[in-house]
This record gives sequence, structure tokens and C-alpha cells, in this order.
Amino acid sequence: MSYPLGVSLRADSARVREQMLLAARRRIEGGDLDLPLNAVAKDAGVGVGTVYRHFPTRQELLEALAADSLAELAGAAERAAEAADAGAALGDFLAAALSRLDRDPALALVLGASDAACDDTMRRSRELLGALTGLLDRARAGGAVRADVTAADLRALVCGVHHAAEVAGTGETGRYLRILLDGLKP
Amino acid sequence: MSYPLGVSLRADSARVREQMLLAARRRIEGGDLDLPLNAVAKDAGVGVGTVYRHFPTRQELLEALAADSLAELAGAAERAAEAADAGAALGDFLAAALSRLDRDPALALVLGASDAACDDTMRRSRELLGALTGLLDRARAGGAVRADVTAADLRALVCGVHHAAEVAGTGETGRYLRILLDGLKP
DNA sequence: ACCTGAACACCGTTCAAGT
DNA sequence: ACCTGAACACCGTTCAAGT
Repeated sequence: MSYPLGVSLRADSARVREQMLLAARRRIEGGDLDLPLNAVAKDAGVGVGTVYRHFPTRQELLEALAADSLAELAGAAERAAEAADAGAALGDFLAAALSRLDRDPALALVLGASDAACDDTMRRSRELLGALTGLLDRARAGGAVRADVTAADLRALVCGVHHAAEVAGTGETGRYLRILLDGLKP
Repeated sequence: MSYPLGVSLRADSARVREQMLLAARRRIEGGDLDLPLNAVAKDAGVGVGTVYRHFPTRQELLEALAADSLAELAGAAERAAEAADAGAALGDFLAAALSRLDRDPALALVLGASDAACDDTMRRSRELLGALTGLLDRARAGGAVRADVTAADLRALVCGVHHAAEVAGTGETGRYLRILLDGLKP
């Protein structure tokens, strides 16, 4: 039994796509933030052109790698926005975001980029910022956050804390987050 | 009148060195953080080998580019450590550091690096951290800074604020610094 | 449709040959 | 001593040729 041509091609394409993402993930988690596309192609056992067909730019590959993390973050923000104690929920969300950033190098690059290359990333980003805005409004109303902080600030500041922890070495994320949380109070 | 051979060579070498630094500065200030050494050589009108002779690694070129900024920072920290109001001096120093970081891309790369390649950078770094430790001690004694913050933390956090401002776009440095300063209070 | 891989331009880095 | 630039390996990116 063979699949109809269209389906078979799509299935094959999806398989190849997964191979490339797997190879890319292995590389970037191994600390190679450059992520040379030629090397990804070789690791995945496909031609370079195939990488470029699936991911026209390096940024699109990074966004594909970070997609799960970004979706999880957006979900966490939405749950946080409904929590009873908005101030505490904000702290928990930021801790979760930093923990993800520590484990997923691609997420740091995507969250730090000024704008998204893929529609999917754009959507998730908007979801995230929207939920965060709601969360901030409630936290502000509860007196937990100063007046002038926006969701975009929060995104930037989380990237900043992550970067600071990277500069310092390892294991400082928690302390730096506490400093940020204190600084966010009115 | 010709100079003795040794002096003439040294003078020529110094001239060539300045040409390379000038070319590199132009590139990096033009936004090319990659700073390709082949391109620097071409811009400076020297052979690639000459660049490598003067700056064996990219890191050493970056440190040469950031040397003035780093020296100025170390000086500012030493002056701050002697100021009457240690808390205020700390805030002023951090503002000055961030202003330098905004203007000198090489400084951000050097300050963010885990360790220095050149002895000179190492010395200046130690000077900076030493002065900062003194400043912190006095600010802490005056009740302006929480107990667990070290000079190394401060260095990392400044890099973090700078990074956050870069992620956010432009002009947020001041607001983010205020958040950091509030967060540093005990 | 999708994939391959040769091809070209460019950069990192070294080193033999020049002055 | 110091400088030059050819040389080699590698990566980004495109595109004609294959299936």
C-alpha cells in the first residue's frame, strides 16, 4: 500500500524537517550559537539547499527551534493573568521564563530579536505580550508594580536578567530576578 | 636626519597599529559587530598577517578598542569610591558606565566577556572591581545597598541593563537603570 | 514539488617569501 | 624585526540539474 503522491511527499518533507531541527537543536545546545547552516545540513544528512528551502533565513530556523518554548511561555502568561494574586503570579511567571531561557538558547535569541520572521512567532509574541499586559494591569492595581512598566519592558528586562546571569557565570539567575522584582515595585 | 633603525621601525609599527584600530573602530561603530579581520586589514591598507601580528585574537583587538573606555570607567569608579555620598556616587557611576556602553560597542563585548586576553585589560578590570568593592562597602554601610551584592554582580547587572535597553529599542536605559537602583536597595 | 550538491564569494588563519 | 599576500579550510547563499 503506497500513500497518494501528495501525502507521501508531505510526510517525507516533514520527516526531513524534523531531522534538520534535531540536528540544529543538538548543535545549539552543544553551545554553537553560530549554528552554521552548512553544518546543520551535513549533520542532518540533507543538501544545503533543503535547509534553505525550509528555513529561508537563520532567524526562521531559530524561531522554529524556540517555538515550543515560546508557546509554553505564552500559555504560562495567560494562566498567570487569571491567578488570584497577580503580584505573586508575575514573580512566578518571570521565574519560569528565566528557567526556560537558561535551558533553551534559541529562545534567548528569539526573545531578544526586535521582530519575528515567522507569522507563528509573531502570533505567539502578541499572545504573550497581551497576557502580560493584563497581568501587569492587575499587579499594578494591587500595588505590586510601579506605574510606568509595560509588557515590552518586562520582556526586555527578562532578557537583561538572563544576560546578566550569563555574564556573571552560572547560578545567579535567582538572585538577579529578586533584584528585578524589588526594582519593579512602586 | 633619519631615526636609528629600532626607533623608526617602532614608530612605523605604532602608525600601522593606529591605522588598524581606526579602521576597526569605524567598522564596529558602523554596526558591524562581527568585525571581520580580513576586512579590517583591507580598510587599513595592510596585509592580513599584520593584523594577526598585532592582535593575535579578535578578543585582543576588541580589548584594544575598548581600552580608553575601560580606563575611564576605572577612573570614575575610583573617584566615586571617595565621594561623600556613596549611594549617590554609585548611581552616578552606573549612569556613566551605561552611557559609555551605549556609545562604545567594543566595551559591551569586553565587559561581558568572562575574562581578559590582554594583561592591560586584566589590570584595569581589577582596578575597576577593586574600586567598586570599596564603593559598595561604603554604600552598604550607609544603608543604600542590599547586603549580598558584589562588585562582580554590579558589573554583570550593568551589562544586563544595557542588553535590556538594546532589546527594548532605544532610550530606555535611564528607566531601566532606575529600576535596577531601586532593586539594589536593601 | 522537492531535493541535491556544485559553484562562487567571503572570512579565519597560517606561513613562506620579501623588505 | 616586521610586513605581505598567497594558500587552504570553512561557511553563506544560489541555482541548474536531478527524482
